[in-house]
Amino acid sequence: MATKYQATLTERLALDTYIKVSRAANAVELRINRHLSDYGLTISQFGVLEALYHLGPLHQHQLGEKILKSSGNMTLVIDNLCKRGLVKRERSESDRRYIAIHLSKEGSALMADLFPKHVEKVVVALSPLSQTEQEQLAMLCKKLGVGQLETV
Amino acid sequence: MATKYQATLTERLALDTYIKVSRAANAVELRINRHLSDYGLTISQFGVLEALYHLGPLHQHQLGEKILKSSGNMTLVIDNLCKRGLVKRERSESDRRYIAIHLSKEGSALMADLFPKHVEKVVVALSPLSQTEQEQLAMLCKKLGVGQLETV
DNA sequence: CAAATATAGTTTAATATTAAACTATTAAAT
DNA sequence: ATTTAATAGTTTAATATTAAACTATATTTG
Repeated sequence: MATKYQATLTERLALDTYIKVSRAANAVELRINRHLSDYGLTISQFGVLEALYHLGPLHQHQLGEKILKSSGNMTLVIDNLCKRGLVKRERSESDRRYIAIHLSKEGSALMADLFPKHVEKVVVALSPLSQTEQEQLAMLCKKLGVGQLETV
Repeated sequence: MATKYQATLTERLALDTYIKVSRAANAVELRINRHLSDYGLTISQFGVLEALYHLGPLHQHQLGEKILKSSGNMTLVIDNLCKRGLVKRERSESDRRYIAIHLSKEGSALMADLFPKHVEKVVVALSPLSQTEQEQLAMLCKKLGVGQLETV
């Protein structure tokens, strides 16, 4: 018989909400990103390409901040994208600490083909919710996400 | 200049919602689980211990389903927990395909100490939202999560 | 001007994670 | 009773991920 924690109502609600948010985010992300393997891409590789596709060249630190990964991980993910010929590294001449990451021609072509399909997957994955519900969910998640910086 | 995808309103809303859900879930999870390193645990290790703490012994396949990880990953995560002496494997005598995973005494003691702290972190992380907002978020995420099984 | 500090990116070690192929065992079909 | 199919768990290869320590470069401080 497992020892069970006796949670208060506030605690039970917070735990329940947290679990449901985590599971929904996980299920949606796996669903949307399942087709990336058709392009031989992982989720993080796609995240890098997507950021460069929308924002233009970024240096590695900025990319890490955008897709919420450590600098060590960014090195490996970008290494692998370079090997694929999808991105290029270019060290800044004015400040040699910085390396700008550019989409290559192949990378741009791949994203031009892939991104509309990604959008389609996102629309289908979110379709269990009405437009109003999606707006509500976005608002609540924004509030929750922003709140992680303030409540110390 | 990056090539930009011209999204419709429906597409923009879905993308926006998806990004906010992912980021909020990620931020909350990192925030809540930051203290696990004090116990020398990773997020998946904690997930296994938590499932066993609440539900009693489970076999590996069930654990994988509970915390949404592949069977190959479960083998490694459980291997590492066994090394720590926190769980034990026990092969079923009636069906030798099955291996039940049990919390050890050390595992139970650790969870008895850790879980209340985890709950505290969850309550704080969710506190930017009112009780009504948490209920709303839970409802929307349940609908969204369940919907990933139906919309093929 | 030199020393101290800060920042960008890399490397290392450890763990996580997947898909696919595999072994072992049990159940179902013939 | 034998063959086929299904299930549990392991192994392999590849990639992801982190924290911490490191190198290289630039900025700030005294």
